[in-house]
Amino acid sequence: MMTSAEIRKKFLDFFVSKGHTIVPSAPIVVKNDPTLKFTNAGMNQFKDYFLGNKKSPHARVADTQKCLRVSGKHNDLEEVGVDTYHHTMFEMLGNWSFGDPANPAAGYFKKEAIAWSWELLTAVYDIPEDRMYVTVFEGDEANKLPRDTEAYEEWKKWIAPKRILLGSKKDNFWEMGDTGPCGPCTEIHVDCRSDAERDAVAGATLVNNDHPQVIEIWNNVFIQFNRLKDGSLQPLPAKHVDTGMGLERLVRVMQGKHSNYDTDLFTGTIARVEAIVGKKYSAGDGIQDVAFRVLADHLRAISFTIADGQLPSNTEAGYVIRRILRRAVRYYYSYLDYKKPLLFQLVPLLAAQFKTVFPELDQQADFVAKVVREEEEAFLRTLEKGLRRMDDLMSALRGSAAKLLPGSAAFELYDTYGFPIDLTGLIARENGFTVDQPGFEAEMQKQKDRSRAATAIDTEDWMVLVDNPLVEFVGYEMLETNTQIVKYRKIKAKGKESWQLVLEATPFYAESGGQVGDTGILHSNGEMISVLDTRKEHDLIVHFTDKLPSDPEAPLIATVDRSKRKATEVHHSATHLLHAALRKVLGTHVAQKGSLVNAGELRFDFSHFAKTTEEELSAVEALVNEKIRENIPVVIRQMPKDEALKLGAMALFGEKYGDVVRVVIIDPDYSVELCGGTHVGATGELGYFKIRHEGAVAAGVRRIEAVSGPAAEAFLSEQFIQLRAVREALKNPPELSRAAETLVAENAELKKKLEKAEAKQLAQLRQQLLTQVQTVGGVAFIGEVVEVGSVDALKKLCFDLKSGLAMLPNTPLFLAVLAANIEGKAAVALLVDEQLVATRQLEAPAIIKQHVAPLIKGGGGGQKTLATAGGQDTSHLAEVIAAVRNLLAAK
RNA sequence: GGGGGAUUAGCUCAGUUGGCUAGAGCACCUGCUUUGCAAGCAGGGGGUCGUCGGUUCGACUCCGACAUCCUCCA
Repeated sequence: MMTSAEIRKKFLDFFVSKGHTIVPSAPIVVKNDPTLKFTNAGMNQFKDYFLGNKKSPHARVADTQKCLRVSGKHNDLEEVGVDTYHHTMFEMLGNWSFGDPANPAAGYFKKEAIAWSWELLTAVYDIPEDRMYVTVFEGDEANKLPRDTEAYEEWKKWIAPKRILLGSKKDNFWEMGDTGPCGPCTEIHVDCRSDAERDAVAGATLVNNDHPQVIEIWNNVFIQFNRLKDGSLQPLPAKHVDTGMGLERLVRVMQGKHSNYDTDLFTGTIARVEAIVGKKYSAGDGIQDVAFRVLADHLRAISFTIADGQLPSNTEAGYVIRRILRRAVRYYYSYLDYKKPLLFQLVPLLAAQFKTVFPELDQQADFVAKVVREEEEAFLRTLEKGLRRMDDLMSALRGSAAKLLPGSAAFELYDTYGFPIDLTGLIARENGFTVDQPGFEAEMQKQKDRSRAATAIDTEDWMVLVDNPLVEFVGYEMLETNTQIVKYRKIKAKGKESWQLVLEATPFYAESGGQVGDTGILHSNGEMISVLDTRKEHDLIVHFTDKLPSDPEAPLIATVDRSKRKATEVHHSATHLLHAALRKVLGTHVAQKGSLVNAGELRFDFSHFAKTTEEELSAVEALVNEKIRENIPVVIRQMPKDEALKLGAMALFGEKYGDVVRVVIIDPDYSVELCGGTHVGATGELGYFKIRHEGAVAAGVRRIEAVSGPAAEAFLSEQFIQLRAVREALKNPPELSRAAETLVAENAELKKKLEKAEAKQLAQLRQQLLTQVQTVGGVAFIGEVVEVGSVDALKKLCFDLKSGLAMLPNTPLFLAVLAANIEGKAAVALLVDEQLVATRQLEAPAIIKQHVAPLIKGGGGGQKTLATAGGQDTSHLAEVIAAVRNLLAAK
C-alpha cells in the first residue's frame, strides 16, 4: 500500500516528467485580496495569470497547495468531523497550463490534460477503470453555453462511453465570479463501494449525489471564455488549464479506506489523542468519534495557519482560526472529558509528519505550540466563567415551572461571555432545563442584521475608460506624474458616497507590507481632488477619493503628499534596521510577525519567547543608531528569488510564487530583505532612532513601537520639556528621581498625620457633645451646629456618637442630629437608635427628606439609622436642629 | 467596522432605586497558639473605585468621551 507521502510524490514526479515546474505552496493566509481571507483552492496564487494582469514565467506548473475552507455551500465548519470526508484544511494537488497565444506549444489544453489524468490514475496509481466515471459539461441554452464535445471526444479515447456522464452548469461549468475568465470542467469520480453494493445499484446513478463512497477526486477546468457584464461569452486568446485533486480523498481511495480519517494522514494524530485522553476511536458516528475527527482535522488547520503567520485574534482571518481552535476545545472538553490544553501537545507530531512537504511548520513548531497552548488556556478560562454564570442563571430560574432557559439568556452567554450554545444546551439538559433555541436564533439573527447594516457597502460596476491599459506604479522614482483615469467606480457605505479610481501610471504607493497607502492630490482642469487612501486589490492600485473629476477622461497630475511619504519612508527603513538589529542582539529565531509603518511611528511584532530586557533594548537602539551614523546607502535591486535567498534575504510570509523579487539591501552584511516598500536613499536620513515601548501582543510575540527622523526628534523634545517641568517643580534637585520618591513618601506621611490630628479633634468634639445630652420625649438627644472640615468628618462624628450614647446610664434610646456649614454648603447628619426606628417609626432617611432637606434647599438619604443631607442654604442650620427636636418631642 | 460586557486592595471578586464610616476570601505584616499534611486564634498595613468631563447638596453607583481587556457578529 502506498503511503500518503509516496502518493503525493508520485503526483509531482509525474508532472515533472510532463515538463512541469514544481512550485511551493502559497501561504494559506491571503494578502491583497479583499474577496478572500484564505487560500481556498490551488488556483488562488495564479489568479493574476488568469485575469491577464500578469504573465507567468512558466507555462506548465504543478504543486500541492495548502487550502482552508470553513464556509460556503459545500463546507460548513459545524459539519466537519461529523462526516468522514470534509476538512477545514486540505491539500490540493494541481497541474496548470498558462496559455500564451504567442507561444502555443509551451502550454497544453484538453487533449493532454485528459490523457495525463487518465495515465496517472490508471498506470501510476492503478485505480481500476471499472470504478471510475467522468463527467463532461452538457451545455446550457439559457446561458448560451455550448456542450463540451471536445472533452467528450478526448475521453472516448480512454474510457467506455457509458462511463462518461453529462453534467449541468452547476457541476461542470466553473466561474471565478459574475464576470471574468470561465470555462467548462470535467470531473473524475471513483466508486469505492463493495462489489455487492456495486452490483445492486449502478454507480453512475450515484455520481454527484453526495454519496459518501462515490466521490469526486479530480476536477480539470478548461478556461476558454471571458464573461462580460452583459452575460455574453468571448473566446479567450489565451486558454488555460486549472486542475485540483484533493490529496486526502485520493489517499483514501488508494489505501482502500472508507473514511479519510482512516488514512495515514490522520491515524497518527488520532492514536496520539487516544493515548492522551485514554479513550478509543472506533470510526463510528457517535459523538465521541466525531470529537476525535474534529481534533485530527482542526489541528492541521490551526497549526499550518499559525505557521504561515496568522495569529488567532478577534477580527477577520485571526477570528476564523480562533473559532476553529475553540470548536476543537469544545469537543475534547465536552465529549472526551479532557479539561486541559490538548491540541498543543499534538503539534510536534504533526510538524514531524509534514517536515519535508511543508517545512515551515517544523521550523516554528515551538512557537506554534506555544501560541496554541495560550489560546487553549484562554478559552478554558472563558468556559469556566461561563459555567459560573450558567449556575447563577439556573439557580435564579430553579423555582420556575417551565425550566426553560430564555433565548436571550442563552444568547447573552454566547455573545458576551463566549460560551458556546451547544455547551449551554448540554449543561441545561444535565440540570433538567431546556434552552429556548428559537429565541436564541432570533437574537442571533438580530445581531447579524445589525452588523450587516453597519457594514453594508454598495459597490457599483467599474466604468472602464481605457481598455488594456499599461497600469504602472512609478512611485519608487517620482512623487508626481501626468496620467489619466483608466477606470473608476462609486462606493456607498453608511450613506456616504466615495469613489475608487485606477490610474494609468501612479506615484501613489498602495498599502502593503505594513507601509500605509499614500495620500495626496489629483489636479484635473483646475480641480483638486484629495486622495484619502491608496490600497491594493490583487495587483491593481486603487485610489480612494471623495469625489470624481467633472470630466473623468481629462488628463490628471497626480501628486503624492511629500512630507508624509518621506516620514513614512524613514520609518520603513528604520524597521529594516530594527529587524536586523533584533536578530543580531536576540538571535536568528526572531521572525517578523507583523509590521505597521506610517508617518508618525513604526510598530514591529516579532517572535521571541522572553521579555526583552532593558539592556537588550539599549543594545538594539545603539546598533540601529550606529548604522544610521554610518550613512549606509540603501540599495534596491530586482533579482530572482533564489539569488535573493542566497544573499541571505529574510523571506517573509506573504510571498507567493513568482521568480523576480525586489530586494532592499542596507549593507549586504547587515540587512537584506524582500520588500516592496519605499525607502530613504541612505540611512543618515533617519537622523535618530528611539524605542518608545516594548510589550507582548500574544504568546511568544513581542511588539516594539519606535520612532525615527522628525518623529523621534519631536518625541525626545517633548520628553525633555516634561522632564524640565518636573525638575523645576521640584526646585532643581541634584537627584531628580530620589527627590520625587521622597516627596511622595513625605506626602503620604503628612496625610496620615493630618488624618490623625483630625481624628483627635473629632474625638474631642465628640466628648464635648456627649456632655450636652438632653432628654427629649424620653430619648437622649444631641442637636448641635458644629464646625468640621468635610461631609465625611461630620458623618463620622455623628456615627461615633452612637457608642457614647449607648453607654449612657438609664437612657436606652437616643437620637443625634448635627449640622455644619462646609465650604458654603449645608450638611446635616442624623443618627437614630435602632429601637427607636422599630418602635416609633422614626426612620432617618424619612426625617432627612421630609423635615431637613426643605430647610437647606437640598436632598438627602441613607440607612434607617444613619442618614445625611446636603443643601445650598446654610442660613437655617439652627432651625434644622430645632425641627428635629420638635419632631422627637411630638412623637 | 457594528453590538454586548468588564475595569473596586498584591490576587479572585461582592457592592441591590445615588447617601451603609468602601467590603469578603486568599496573600502580606505583628502577636499568640501549635513539633505534622492547604493549620488555628487575635490584631494590623494596603484603595486616585481605569482616565477625563458632566448631572447632583452628595457619584464606586447616573450620563458622555477616551483607554485597556474579554466576547459575538460582519
